[in-house]
Amino acid sequence: MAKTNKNKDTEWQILNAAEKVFQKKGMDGARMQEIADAAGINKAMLHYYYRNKQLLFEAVFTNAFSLLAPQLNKILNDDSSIEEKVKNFTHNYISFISKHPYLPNFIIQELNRNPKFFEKIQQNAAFPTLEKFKNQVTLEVEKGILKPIDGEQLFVNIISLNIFPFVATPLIKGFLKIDDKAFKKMMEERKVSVSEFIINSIKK
Amino acid sequence: MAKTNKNKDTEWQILNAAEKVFQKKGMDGARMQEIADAAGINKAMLHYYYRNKQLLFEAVFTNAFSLLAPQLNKILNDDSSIEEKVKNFTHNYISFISKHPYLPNFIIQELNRNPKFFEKIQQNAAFPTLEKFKNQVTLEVEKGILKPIDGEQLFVNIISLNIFPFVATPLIKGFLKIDDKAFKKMMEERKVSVSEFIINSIKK
DNA sequence: ATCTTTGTTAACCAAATGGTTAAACCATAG
DNA sequence: CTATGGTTTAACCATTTGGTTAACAAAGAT
Repeated sequence: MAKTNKNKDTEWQILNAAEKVFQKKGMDGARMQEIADAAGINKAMLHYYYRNKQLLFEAVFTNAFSLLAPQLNKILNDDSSIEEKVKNFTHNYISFISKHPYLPNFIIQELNRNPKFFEKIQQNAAFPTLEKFKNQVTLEVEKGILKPIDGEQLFVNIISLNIFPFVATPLIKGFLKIDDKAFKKMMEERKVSVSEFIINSIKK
Repeated sequence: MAKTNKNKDTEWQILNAAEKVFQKKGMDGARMQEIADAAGINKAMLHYYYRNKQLLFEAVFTNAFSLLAPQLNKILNDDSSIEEKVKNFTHNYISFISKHPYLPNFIIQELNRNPKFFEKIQQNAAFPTLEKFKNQVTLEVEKGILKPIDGEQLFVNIISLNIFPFVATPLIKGFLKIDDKAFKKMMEERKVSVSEFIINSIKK
């Protein structure tokens, strides 16, 4: 194996292991030793490649966020109607998160812990902007396609309905007294149910 | 001051300080010394009254949850119509959380960290049950008051719309590019906007 | 072949942290 | 007044944890 491949390989292995551990335990709960074990390498390697815990964490965090951002951009900046956007986003987003269930909670939690992280993210490419979406809502309201509603409020409603169940999974499982299987089934149903719920509310 | 009052007083001071620190930093991020400082007492006192970090944390956690539970019970188990419940709950809940903004995130986060906490909570009094609410939804759908919708899905929608913005405050502030003042204003508007959004969607 | 650079490890270190202890403090019952 | 019991503190301790170091291995470069 070539030199370049070798170090890229361990670097990637570390990032992968760090992702798992950080997303499950958070910055404070994660242990460098545990990450090293998960990566199957010596703890000193973590520092060799990423200097310290903070930098390793930031690498994981920006990486995680850059997975989510494109998903949001889809709803904000393509050319379909609001109705189509809601349908597509709800369906796609729930599918996507079902494959990465720790992602939203990880991001929200660490953003709460240190709101300054947002700045680091904002510079990143593909950072979602709301302008187009808001204009589109205003336009469709004026045209009489939609009932009067504020674009920002609608945006918050959409992401709340889609993201919250994944963030609060244990809470919802508890209240509804359902197991993991039933929860997955429910999320599957929400791909349709949520978009219907939103469309019902806003369409004239 | 009487003997009993004295120790009840420090005990309460500790719990109060612990609440602040735990809710802001979580179990892993919180430091016993920081809690002691916040309470203005010696670190050994924490152990004298609560034995260890875990037990102190649990005291805070169950205490926090028993603040939220009654709020949920209101919507689930009183005798008003679904429409009134949605209106009241949305208004009351957003008002309540605005005064305790760390609460929902704290509960969700720690429940994610250790889902077994749910069992400890369930035994507690006033634990919300969904049965009545689900039956009521079914009934109002049959009567033709509401469009067809599943009670559980509706419940998840209601709590998502109400809780999520408080859990993901930094994320929303970031996307919407608004400061704290504008955020508070937006939450104020949501007291009406969210219940309208829900009612629009479900009422025939 | 050997020299140099890069990658990897075991052993180590200092600081932080949860928890303990023994002595001091203090209200009050007798 | 003082013996007693709960309360409070400063000092201490063992362990964990992020981070370092120095030696070693591997792989090109000369």
